Amino acid sequence: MASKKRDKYHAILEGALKVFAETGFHRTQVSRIAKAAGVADGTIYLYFSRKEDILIHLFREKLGELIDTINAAIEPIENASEALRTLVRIHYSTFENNVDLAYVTQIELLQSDMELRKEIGKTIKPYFQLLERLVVKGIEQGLFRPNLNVKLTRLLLFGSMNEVLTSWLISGRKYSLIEQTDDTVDFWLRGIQKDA
Amino acid sequence: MASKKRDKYHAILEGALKVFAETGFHRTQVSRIAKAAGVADGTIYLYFSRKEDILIHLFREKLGELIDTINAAIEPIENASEALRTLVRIHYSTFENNVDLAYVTQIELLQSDMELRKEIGKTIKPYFQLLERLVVKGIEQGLFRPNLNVKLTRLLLFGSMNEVLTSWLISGRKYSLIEQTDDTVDFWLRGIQKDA
Amino acid sequence: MASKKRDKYHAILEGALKVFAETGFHRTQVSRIAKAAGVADGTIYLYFSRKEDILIHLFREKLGELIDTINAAIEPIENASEALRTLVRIHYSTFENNVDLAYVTQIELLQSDMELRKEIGKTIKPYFQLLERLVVKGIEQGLFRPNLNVKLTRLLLFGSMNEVLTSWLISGRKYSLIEQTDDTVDFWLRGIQKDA
Amino acid sequence: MASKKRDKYHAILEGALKVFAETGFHRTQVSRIAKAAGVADGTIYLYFSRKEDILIHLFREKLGELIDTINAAIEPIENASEALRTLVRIHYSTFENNVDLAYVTQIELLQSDMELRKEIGKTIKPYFQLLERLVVKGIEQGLFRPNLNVKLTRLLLFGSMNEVLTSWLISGRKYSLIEQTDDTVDFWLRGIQKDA
DNA sequence: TATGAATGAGCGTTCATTCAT
DNA sequence: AATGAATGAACGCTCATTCAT
Repeated sequence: MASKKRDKYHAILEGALKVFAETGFHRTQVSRIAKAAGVADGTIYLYFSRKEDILIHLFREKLGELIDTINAAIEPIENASEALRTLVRIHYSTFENNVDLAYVTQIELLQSDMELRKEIGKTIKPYFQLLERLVVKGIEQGLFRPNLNVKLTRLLLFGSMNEVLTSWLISGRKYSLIEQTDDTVDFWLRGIQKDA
Repeated sequence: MASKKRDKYHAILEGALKVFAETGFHRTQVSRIAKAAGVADGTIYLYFSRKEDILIHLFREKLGELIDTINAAIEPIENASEALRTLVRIHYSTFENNVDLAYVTQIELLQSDMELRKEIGKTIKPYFQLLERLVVKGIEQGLFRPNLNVKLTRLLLFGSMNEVLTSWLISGRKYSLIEQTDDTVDFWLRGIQKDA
Repeated sequence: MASKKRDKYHAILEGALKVFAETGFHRTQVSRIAKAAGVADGTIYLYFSRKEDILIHLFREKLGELIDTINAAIEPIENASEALRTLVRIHYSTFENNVDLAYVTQIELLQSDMELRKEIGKTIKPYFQLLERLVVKGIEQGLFRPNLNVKLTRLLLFGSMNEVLTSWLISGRKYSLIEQTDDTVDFWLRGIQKDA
Repeated sequence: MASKKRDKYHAILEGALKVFAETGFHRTQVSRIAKAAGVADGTIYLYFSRKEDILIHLFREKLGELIDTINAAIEPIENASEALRTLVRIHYSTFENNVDLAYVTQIELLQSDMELRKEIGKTIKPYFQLLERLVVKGIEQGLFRPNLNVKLTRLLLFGSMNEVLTSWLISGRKYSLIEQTDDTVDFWLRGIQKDA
């Protein structure tokens, strides 16, 4: 029973991911999500309070998975620089392998109402904290400059990586995203490394 | 009077900037723009073909000014690194001094339909070209690494700067944006500079 | 319930008939039809694709009934002349007893866009065919002139009957329409009868 | 000066005739009439009080000409039957030679609001009186049945002729309208002639 | 739980008409 | 008389959400 409930919940989320990617959040009708999920329109409101709520849960679910994956991969890695490299690799490969998710997060989610964005902010916070922790760790390891503004550095890192992803999407995914990993990380590390 | 005609055009643009910043593009009613501009609803359609057209023109106008300003300031600067620093400073100060514009460009514009986004892409292209030109110049001057992927570098630079701006906005502008210039540029330059 | 569904469909049609007759098609707001039908505005679009669609269905439904009634009444009548008399009698009495319908068909329907008119043309065709069949039958029975142009004759018959109806409406229905039956049919029959 | 004033008045009327025939009254924008007439939008309102007024004047002008032409042609004709034949011939040929006018009178004019229709009724009255006078004359000449209901007869005659014209238009004018004259008049005369 | 018919608020856009020049 | 920029009322239709079954 509980699993059945979960079933519909996830079916709606997956249906939404698909149609959001196709049509965009604003232009997607709730009835199209229902159809894609194989449920009735009204059923959606048994699991989500409003249309935006679907987007929030979708983001929470998917970003949660990404963060978990990265955390698991990074844990055994001592070196902060190497950890950052792993983070970028997983980030790029996740989205290269799930284009629908990439569209929704880059084109629809990061591009929503201030209100919605704040809600999403809560979800992405663990990602930011992860990044900040790695920066701090690198400083402590004597790898990165000790006078780095940690919060600003996190913004610079995340923003640059994010722009590469968005540009790859918008330009039609004509090249391999994951192959941009090394250049991205080189730029990052040079930008924050301690002077020789 | 040609000037009078221009007057209404700009009045509508300024009115739109204000209400878009307040309410967001999608939630803004055309009648509210009209009221803010001091014209009748129908008048708007003498100058713009549809609601989205206002956003496109607004972006074109404002981004055009920003690019012109940067270009003028950069022209006499020989050194590519210094030019980049000037670019960031003007970028940050422009938006810090025009919060409405910052909201519209960061929260509404970069966050719109793929269709609209493509239209906007045309406008932002000169900015991207400017960035790329400075990177190439720096390479030629022996300042930046010669093996830089110029396009990817542009993405990394623009994305990181942009995230700093967006975060500043979302967090409620509790600190000075322009003061982030040096840290931003330091990160940039270290990231792309030639090894000593 | 299928019957319930039918209920709303017909309620909307009857509501539309009433307000179209009062206000005219173009000047009728969809919300007024909804109110007259006792449904919400949006409900109308569950049964009809657009405002014009209501008019088309209304015409189809009502004209279909009229043709059915006439066909049923005529079937047992051998003599083509008598059949024509019955046709006119039913035509006049139907509209005299349903003034709203008369208004809509004469003032609104026959008086619409070419586009709409073509759609309506499909519906009225069976009526025209019925008339033509009676003319042919009369010729075969030796009652009507054998050299009649059947299609032209149908136009002459229909046009004259129709003008009597329209004039009766416009002049304010100050006399009995059904009492015009004999004079109308006399004119018809003399016009098409075989010379003695 | 007076002629110049008349010039614009007629230019507007001719422009309106053209665009009404093309687009239909309801769908025609006043600005399109202005363009077709070579005047400014506002100028139209110096000559006509509202859009409908143009239609009324157009009808008045053109129908007046038709009636004048028919009257002039009929005057020397003694025999009422022959006069009716002439009337139909001129009616048909006028519209066959001026398709725009035919469209506007048949598809747009006769198909307008009750209100507008009443206004138009005043204009068409002389035509109806002309028809009625010819019927009376035929009775007096011993050609037509003395017990004819003159008003009803006029409706039957006008309605049948009119339907032939309308049908010719709607069907795409694939045959000669004027060649329908004799069949039309034969039907008429047989319908109203005195028994031998 | 699940359904899906029903709801009705909400809005971009058109265009006949006005009026300052 | 003539212009045409400006006006603003008017409305068909959509679609997120509700609720009776």
